[in-house]
Amino acid sequence: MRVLLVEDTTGLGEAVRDQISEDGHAVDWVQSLAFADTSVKTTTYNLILLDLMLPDGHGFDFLKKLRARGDATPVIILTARDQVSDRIAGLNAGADDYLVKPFDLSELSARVAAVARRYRGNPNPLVHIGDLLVDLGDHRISLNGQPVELTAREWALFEGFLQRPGILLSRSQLEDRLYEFGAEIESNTIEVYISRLRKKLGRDAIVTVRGMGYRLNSYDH
Amino acid sequence: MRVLLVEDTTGLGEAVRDQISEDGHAVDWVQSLAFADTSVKTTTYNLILLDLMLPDGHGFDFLKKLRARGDATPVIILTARDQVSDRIAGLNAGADDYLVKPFDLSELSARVAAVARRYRGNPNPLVHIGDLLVDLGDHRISLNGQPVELTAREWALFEGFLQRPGILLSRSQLEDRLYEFGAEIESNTIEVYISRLRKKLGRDAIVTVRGMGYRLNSYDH
DNA sequence: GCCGCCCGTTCAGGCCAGTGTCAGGTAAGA
DNA sequence: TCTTACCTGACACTGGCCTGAACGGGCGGC
Repeated sequence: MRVLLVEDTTGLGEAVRDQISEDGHAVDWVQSLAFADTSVKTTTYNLILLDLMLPDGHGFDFLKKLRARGDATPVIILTARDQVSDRIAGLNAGADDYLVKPFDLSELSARVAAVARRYRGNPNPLVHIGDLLVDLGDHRISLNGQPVELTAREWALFEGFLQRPGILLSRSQLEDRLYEFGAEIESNTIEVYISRLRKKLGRDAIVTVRGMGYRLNSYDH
Repeated sequence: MRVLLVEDTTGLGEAVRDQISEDGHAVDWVQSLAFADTSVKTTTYNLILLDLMLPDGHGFDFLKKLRARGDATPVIILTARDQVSDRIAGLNAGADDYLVKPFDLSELSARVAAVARRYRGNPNPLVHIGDLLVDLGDHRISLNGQPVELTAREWALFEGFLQRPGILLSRSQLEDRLYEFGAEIESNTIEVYISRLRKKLGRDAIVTVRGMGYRLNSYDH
């Protein structure tokens, strides 16, 4: 598993990192919400360990933004406070579990293992592409947190672009995704679908390469 | 896979080289940034293992230059330091993963295998020609890291030169790339396209051989 | 069945980037 | 010097591309 640890206390951070690492998981340790934000946008994690009191804000804000974007990565909150109200607020904000400091490292291991067990096998791969967040497993897309509904044909086309951001797909390659291999099509169906995808995913999501085809724009729009 | 190992410590370098080699990958081992630079310009790698502290500079500089050129080859950083700030800086500079020394060779294998898995299937061939970086599959070109857009006709011409850098192409050979074989053309279309290519790819990218034709300049401009 | 809705497809009109041509200027060679 | 080959800015035209709209089939609800 790949775990993101968001924790600004040096000693505790090291201890947690070492423990998780010893349990056989890859750990990325960041010490502020800003870095956490960058990390989740560039990497896909199976678990996030989130401290609440951080130098540049409250963990809840990060968590809410994460969920608002449609990111369902499990989150375990680490906090010194054992206020019942805080626990409720945390779970309401979208946390999956809770650890109250000081906690035993073996308890940490147990909770992480629980998440690992729950998500083993098929953690739906989430892909960030610019402003888009794509769940390859159940064909769900959100644009800046707003869920986007694609029809079957639209998804079939869009999926082709996901193989690698920026990949160039020719018209015939796109047609092969919609129809029998090699089917000749003379109408402008592809153009119409590209147009509809742009309307749903953002005008700049797909770039036209005149005379050659189309490519997904991998940068923020 | 073809792996470039940039590491100046003899013992570690040998160990890593042997391990990767044992895993069934081809390894090129260089011990300085200068050699690394030459290597990536002449060969296309699937993975680069990059030490940070090197005799002739810091690995980050190499990494940044690589990315600035538009080269997306996956890079795993090897370093003795386990500073979070370094890891963040590394990932920000464009690294894909991180290994902190001393690391277990089995962990190295695992990370390399992960990269192999992630990138299997669609390694578009990248070609370096002087300051140009060309992605043959996606028809993408960057000049000193700046992406360059070519039209269909421009690409068709340029592609001819790529088959062998430095090869001399006559006017009629170039015409055959744009039109039906043998089509007679009396205007100066070729000259115009050469001019347009030069404007986009650099004045010295294409050399005129008076009375004979043109050839691509394979050296830095 | 009949209706309503959604999706896939086609069509038509408008727009604009790409293309090819020319003309005047520049560089190379004798 | 002159001649020839090459360079390049400018411009009109064309065909590729975009998209609103309409058509028709499939499917579920009643």
